[in-house]
Amino acid sequence: MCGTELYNKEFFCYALLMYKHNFAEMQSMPCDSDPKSNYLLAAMSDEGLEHLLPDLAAVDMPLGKVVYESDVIFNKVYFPTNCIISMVYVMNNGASAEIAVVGSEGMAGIALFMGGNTTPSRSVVQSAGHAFELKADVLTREFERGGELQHLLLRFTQALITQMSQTAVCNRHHSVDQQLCRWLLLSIDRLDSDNLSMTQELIANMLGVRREGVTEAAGKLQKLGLIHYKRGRIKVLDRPGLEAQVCECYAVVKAEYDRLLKAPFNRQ
Amino acid sequence: MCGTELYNKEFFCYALLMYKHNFAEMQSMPCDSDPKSNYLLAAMSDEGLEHLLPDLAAVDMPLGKVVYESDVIFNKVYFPTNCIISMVYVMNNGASAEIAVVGSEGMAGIALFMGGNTTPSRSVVQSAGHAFELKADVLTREFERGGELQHLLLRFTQALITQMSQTAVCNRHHSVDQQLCRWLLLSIDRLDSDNLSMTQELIANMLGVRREGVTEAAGKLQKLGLIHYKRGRIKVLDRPGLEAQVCECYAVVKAEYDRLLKAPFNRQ
DNA sequence: CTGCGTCTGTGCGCCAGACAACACACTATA
DNA sequence: TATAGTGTGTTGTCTGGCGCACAGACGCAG
Repeated sequence: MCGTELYNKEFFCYALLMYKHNFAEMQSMPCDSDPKSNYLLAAMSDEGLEHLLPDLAAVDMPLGKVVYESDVIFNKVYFPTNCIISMVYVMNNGASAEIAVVGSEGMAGIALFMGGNTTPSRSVVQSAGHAFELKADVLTREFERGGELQHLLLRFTQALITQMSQTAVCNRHHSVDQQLCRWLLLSIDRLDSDNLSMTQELIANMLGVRREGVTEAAGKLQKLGLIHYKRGRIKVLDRPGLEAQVCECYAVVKAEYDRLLKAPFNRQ
Repeated sequence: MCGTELYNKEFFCYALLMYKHNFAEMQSMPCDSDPKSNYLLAAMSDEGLEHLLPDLAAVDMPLGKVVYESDVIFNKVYFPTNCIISMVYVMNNGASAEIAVVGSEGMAGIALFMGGNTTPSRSVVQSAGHAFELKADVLTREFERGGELQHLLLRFTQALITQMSQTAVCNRHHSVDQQLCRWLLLSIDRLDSDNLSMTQELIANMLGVRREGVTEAAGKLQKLGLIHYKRGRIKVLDRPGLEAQVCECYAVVKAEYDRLLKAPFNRQ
């Protein structure tokens, strides 16, 4: 009915293609090895952070890496510094839809401290970079102590819930054009740059729409001079212009992140 | 672009209409005054529940009651026993979309212990009944003690997250027909009966689709003999039949609720 | 610099669902 | 029993997005 086995095939090629894609990025991306580059880690007191430091390991997050497979128990959590992790649900027929994205403002693996240990959705690296990896049992231990880390993580989780909710609303009511704007803005908020490495095909998979739909929407934005597009490289030229195009969903999510996490994104 | 001021007007009439509607229900619905009728309260140890009991108050939840207004700080949480509370986002233009529903398996007001205190969405009573009301500070106090209540609430929150995620996916990929099936099943799972009191108009508001769309979809289901409805009364006649029609989203959500909350819904 | 694989642009037919307008049916109340 | 209010069924038009097919454009590997 919706989606075809085409999606399936593509999704299997996914990781492979993206890895390949990624090698080009590698050398240009310095390893970000300061835990303070992640908002959650930065927001902790020195004392609190000390409990975690011995177990934090800086790791590469190559494009396409499947961080968590759906319904599979995991034993690591990730605090991105300059990568983006995307939570995606993949349907039986292979069609997919992004549920939320996490960048340097948050953490991947909330199901751990929420008590479920798994989720029906898959998490993949949408934009290559680095993250701090932490063993699950260490995080659980610190979470159970209550206090600042617990509060931070729960507030972040609520922000994430808002993002998911708004995704649902946006999927219901807004056009592909508007959703692309929202997606672009959410993405560049979570990166240090205005450049994204994403083919239209992959964006389409994230948004759960046709590739041609993305081509068309991106074409419009390019004509308006808001972005520049070239074979898997997107550069945002006019951020305020994008914000003028986007639906209210973006602003709602942004405001909640700012409110709950005290403005982790300081760029305009 | 999407929605019209019509929606707005309707939404303002909402509470009023629903209250009126509700008076007819009242006498036929016995006050459910056993805290054990709520899964979360029932799952607690006697000892744990004792901390809450003095502050739990059974309250009426009339159809259409706005439990939480968006972005407004609240000081009560609700444990439904036989009502359904719907979390709805209302857009600037008045169009709306349901994000998740909560019934006797859960609690309304999770933003409290998550640390945000408010959400951008509104919570409305979608099906009249009763709930146990608890003062916010009592819940916060008990939550902060850690232990079983905290774990229960967090697991429930994760189940709710799954519901929201799947709503997003369903909104993206599935037809109105399928979504109506999902909505009906989620609703009757949370009630003791196969009867719902909802006009097609209101269902349309929840799903964020046109009333005519619901008319059409409901007509199909009726022709198939799966439901019977008549001016605001819907009776599910063939539950397995509905389950055969519904998209995978329902099963995913159901499975997660069963897994995380140990099968709070024991009906078939 | 040539060729091939990948990415992007475009055109077409199709359909679900939005929008609009209205007829009819049920129910409560006077 | 008449009437108004509310809920439901129907019809026709229009548009956004899907599926499909293919042409062109880019860029890397040989």
